[in-house]
Amino acid sequence: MHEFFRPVIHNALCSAGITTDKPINIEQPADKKFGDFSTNIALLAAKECRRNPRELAQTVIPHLIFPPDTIARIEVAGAGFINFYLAPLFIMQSVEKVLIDKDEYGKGNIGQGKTAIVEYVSANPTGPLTIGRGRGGVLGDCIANLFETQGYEVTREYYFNDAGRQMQILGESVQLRYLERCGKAIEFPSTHYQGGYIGEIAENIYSKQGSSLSEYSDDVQFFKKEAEEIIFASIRKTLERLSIRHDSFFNEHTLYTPDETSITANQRVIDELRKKGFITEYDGATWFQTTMLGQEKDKVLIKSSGEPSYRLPDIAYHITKFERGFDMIVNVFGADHIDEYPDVLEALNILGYDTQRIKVAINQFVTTTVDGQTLKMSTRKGNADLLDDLIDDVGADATRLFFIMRSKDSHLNFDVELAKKQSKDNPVFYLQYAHARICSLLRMAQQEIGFDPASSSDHHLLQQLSSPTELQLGFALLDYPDMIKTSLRLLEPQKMVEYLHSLAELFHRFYQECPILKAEPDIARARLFLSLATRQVLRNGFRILGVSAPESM
RNA sequence: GUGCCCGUAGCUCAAUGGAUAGAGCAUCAGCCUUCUAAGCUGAGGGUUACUGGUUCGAGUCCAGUCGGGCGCACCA
Repeated sequence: MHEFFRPVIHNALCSAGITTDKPINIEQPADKKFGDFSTNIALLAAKECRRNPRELAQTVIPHLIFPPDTIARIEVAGAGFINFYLAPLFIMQSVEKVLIDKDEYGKGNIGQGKTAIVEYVSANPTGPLTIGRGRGGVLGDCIANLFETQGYEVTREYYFNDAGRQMQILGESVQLRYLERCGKAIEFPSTHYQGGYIGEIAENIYSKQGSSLSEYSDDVQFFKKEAEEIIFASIRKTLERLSIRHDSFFNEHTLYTPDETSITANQRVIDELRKKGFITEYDGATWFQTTMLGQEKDKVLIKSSGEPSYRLPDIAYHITKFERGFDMIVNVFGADHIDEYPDVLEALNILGYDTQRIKVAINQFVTTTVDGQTLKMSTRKGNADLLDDLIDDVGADATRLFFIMRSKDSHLNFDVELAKKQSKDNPVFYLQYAHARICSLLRMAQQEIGFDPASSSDHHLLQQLSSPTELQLGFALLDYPDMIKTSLRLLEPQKMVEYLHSLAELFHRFYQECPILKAEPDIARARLFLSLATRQVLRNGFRILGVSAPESM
């Protein structure tokens, strides 16, 4: 709707002889009595025009030329806001658009012909997925969905490393548990992986190999490989349970592999940064001179052991995203990686890449509450924070929705009891119930009055509807495409949850206040169209969030 | 010490720099012989942690203070 208002206001300013470089903001007043939309342009422009904002607004109004039957009323209010009231007819005609566009309703084309890469999860295969990773996974998946609604061709990527030090420790951990299983006395270092799954992997190896590997060896390759396969399979299975998928798995190791000019991607980064004068060597290591950029310390790129630190392949990895030609590059990760990306961005800037294309979505941590008790997350202790356990407990829909129903910048308090509740306290049920209720209503409509709005094209009947409740519901449906755009711009699926919750609420009120099947025939049909349109928007929204839309409950 | 996030109703959380700061839960009071009551309506509940600043206007932006979280490795 912003694009509906903006040109009209722009033209009005011109023809009223008002010149301003202030942006034309279109907002939705919190209180409907201030209109469906409003603009503060008169307030912003008042100073440079040296005129009173209210008087300025009055001057503009006669020049606002809208298409017929779209705007019912325009008025100046408050300090100088111009408030717009949509015509009821226009609102209901917008609802017809939902019925025509169906699954396509709400989609846009700002990403048409463009590509985006969204990277998320990216956990190394050292253990099962934790709840914290789950939040990032769902967030990333929803963000990818949001990009797709705008026409972007999206690649969902998982970046992992099966070659580093952590994987070495994993291999050693499994080997030790295996040796223990073979009856050898071992000492298990506290630096190694404590989780019970290590023992399970060792047991699995023992059942296949017996004691044939019980001679201790420095080479843990076999154990590492076994562990990696089993763990990766389990990670993918967990993600699948949440309908989180990836198109591409990028192995960090390829960045260590020489290309046709027998040089590695990592080495190229060093060479290029050195040309720009940002590489120095001391203490036997190779450093990125971030002190030249105002940071306190330089950052190690190649350790004195000769191995790259994680920063170097990270930079090289991001270069591949540019080289692969993505127009939009989105990284989703947890707050524990907060210090990681500024260095990467600095390096990319120095190397001449357009870092404006990179967007970073950082999600804060998750705590779970059981019986009102907050549990502290710890990877080392027990498995209380395993994502699989949570899904077992509350189901995939609740897991997904709870992860994104708070702003990603907020710490998430996951109330496990609430997520299992089957009442309106539980937002999952509240939303799904609205959908199921509409499905039931439509079934009843077939039976009772023999009318199926989905197979009728008498959409114009909607124009009879004019009660405040009906108009509010209609307005919410009209607002849906803007909601998606806002949600995408902020990389914040939580906005969608809020929107859908208020949509469900408006529908429940409508259902309560307006008799549908018992109304006179044309009104009944109109209300069924409105219900069908609501169901459509709920479905479309659920699809973005990855929540199922039950036909009955 | 330092970088990032947070501090809003008893609790969990909203509020593109806008108008009287909103929902849900909990509390209290109503609504089913009638399309799913897994629902709806209403009431009470606030010095937006604190102090300054920026401006027509600040929960929002800036500075500082106080509290909480996450990082701050030649680990990823």
